[in-house]
Amino acid sequence: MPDVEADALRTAGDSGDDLIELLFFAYRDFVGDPDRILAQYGFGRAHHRVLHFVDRYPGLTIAELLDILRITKQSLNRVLKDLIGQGYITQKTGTSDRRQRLLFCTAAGTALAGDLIRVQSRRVARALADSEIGRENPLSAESFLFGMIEPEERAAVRRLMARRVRSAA
Amino acid sequence: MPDVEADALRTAGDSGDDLIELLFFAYRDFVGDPDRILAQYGFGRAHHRVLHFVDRYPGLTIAELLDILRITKQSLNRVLKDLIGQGYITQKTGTSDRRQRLLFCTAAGTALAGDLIRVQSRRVARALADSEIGRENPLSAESFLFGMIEPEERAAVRRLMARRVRSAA
DNA sequence: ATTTTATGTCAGTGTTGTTGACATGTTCCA
DNA sequence: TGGAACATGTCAACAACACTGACATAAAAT
Repeated sequence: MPDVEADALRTAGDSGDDLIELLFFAYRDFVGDPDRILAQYGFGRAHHRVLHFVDRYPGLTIAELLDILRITKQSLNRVLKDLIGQGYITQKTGTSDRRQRLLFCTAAGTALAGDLIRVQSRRVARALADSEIGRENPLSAESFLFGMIEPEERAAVRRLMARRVRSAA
Repeated sequence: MPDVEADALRTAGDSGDDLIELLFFAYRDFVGDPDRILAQYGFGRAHHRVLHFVDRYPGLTIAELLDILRITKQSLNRVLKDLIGQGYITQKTGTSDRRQRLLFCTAAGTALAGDLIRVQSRRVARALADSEIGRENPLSAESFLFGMIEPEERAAVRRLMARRVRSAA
């Protein structure tokens, strides 16, 4: 273990353990908001995750989605079929590689994804405001969470997020 | 919405949305570590959560555990029976109220809980070190996550965490 | 003495994950 | 060109973990 980490572990002490617990509580409430909305559509968290990533990264392939979600194609297909069947997501055959299915949100899909991200954004904004991280160092929360990602996976996440369509700017 | 929050939402802009996504990736890898250990014991995440909270808050009652985990007593009982049956947790009848079952970890339970918290602490320590939050403002990550908790629930979480046994100090 | 509370348990169900096997169409390569 | 590799879809069985509803017991509170 590098010195910085050992040092951080000592410095943090029990607060590191507190962080573990707070992450549980934070995540518990974080997913609670969308759950209530999704229930009205007969959808679950699995549907939410698919909808979210397809909305944010239009043209995502099945393989890419599988790599992001870390589930099997059978699990993905179940929820994807629901979302496509009910008109929230559409597929297009890939142009360069016709084996691929590129995924896109329909207008209804984008609308629902927007509703879902809105409630979560609100919670995040409140957390930033309450913790006074927002003004002082708005990126520190981001960099902390990024640091929680498995090191070998960070490049992939960075690559994905860099690909995002900047529409709200 | 209070001005500070609206302001934070604007300031954060897309970074708020990035935080949502990073929280997904962070949590995905965060629970991945313990999962590998638990699988060797034939346990799952539900067992982990129970073991963790009983280890950290010895003497917890069933009702308190239910309130923390936000699951039904039937769900809790299934995993709790496993943990008791295999000697990781024991029950004692409450002294002031003999209806209550106070939960405690056995030596084996504490050992396993320790193994689990160790791998997670390592990840948190690395995240703090990598994000350089550790030295600058070690509490900002904590306060951010605390801010993610439903406001009405924060007092309960604070009360719980204040109750912790300070043994490692 | 009755009601309420804390807990335990049985039975059935739903979502979301898994494995294994197999099918189709597309691309790539020798 | 023909076969291997790849991207995807699908069927079936199964496991973990959540849910609801109903009912039981012992202890506490009124």
